[in-house]
Amino acid sequence: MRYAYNVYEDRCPTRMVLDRLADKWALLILDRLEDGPVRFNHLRRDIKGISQKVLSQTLKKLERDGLVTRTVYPTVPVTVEYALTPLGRALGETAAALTHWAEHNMDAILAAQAAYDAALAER
Amino acid sequence: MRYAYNVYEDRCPTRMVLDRLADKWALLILDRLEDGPVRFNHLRRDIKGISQKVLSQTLKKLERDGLVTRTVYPTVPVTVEYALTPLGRALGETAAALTHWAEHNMDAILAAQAAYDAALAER
DNA sequence: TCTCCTTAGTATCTATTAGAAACCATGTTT
DNA sequence: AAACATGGTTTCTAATAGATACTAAGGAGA
Repeated sequence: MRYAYNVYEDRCPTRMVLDRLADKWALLILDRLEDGPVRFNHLRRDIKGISQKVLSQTLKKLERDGLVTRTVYPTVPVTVEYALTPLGRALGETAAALTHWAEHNMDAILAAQAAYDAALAER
Repeated sequence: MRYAYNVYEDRCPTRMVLDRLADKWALLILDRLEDGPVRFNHLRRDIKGISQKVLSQTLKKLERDGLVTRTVYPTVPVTVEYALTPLGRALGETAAALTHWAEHNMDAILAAQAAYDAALAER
């Protein structure tokens, strides 16, 4: 074992983290924050399809994990800015790798799915 | 836009893929298969805490996406071997990056969580 | 003034899913 | 005959995801 933790172990704290990061919305948020701070409703509009509740919940979890910061500006109406911490920035790159991999290899996956479904239907 | 797909768009097929990959169990399976083919029950024993149902379902999805192959050997009892495809191998590296990041940065995250919870309790 | 718009959320309800546990078929070993 | 191995499927329940509606505080327009 190279680290003090082992993600294959049940009850290892890394499992909690993996569970948190292995979340579509969390990855999209981390990815989106890579270019700098973004406000709540801006995130909501950019990440198409996310609901306010889920965005709020996910940001809260990411903040608790020390991956994003939440800064409130006493403007009217109040604006709240979310930004990556150094820890979050490191992870954001990995998140970006995943999302970009999906964009890049989409055609191959769609082809594989079509082939799989065709083989199933033929049997 | 650098690719034909954009993961920020609702209804973009990459969203389906991201949803698939943003799954704790899928990432652990891809990670575990990096060193070569592994049998069903072997996976089940190595990835602590996964149920047979979820393992079976997740493998089926990964196979449909063209990320793993399923090979049946007519031994008694039958053995079934799962392996990464070239496409899956590329993704496995990213999956490994995520799981290893979790193992490596666990202490920082636990500290952040403790600080967050302490600040909450104090308010 | 009254209504609508913005901000950033919370509350509530339902439909889907995740997970636990039991079951299945086939065949070998004890 | 009973127990164990293989690789699953079935069933049930508890937790979660997502949609929708609501909140509060203030600015702008009619």
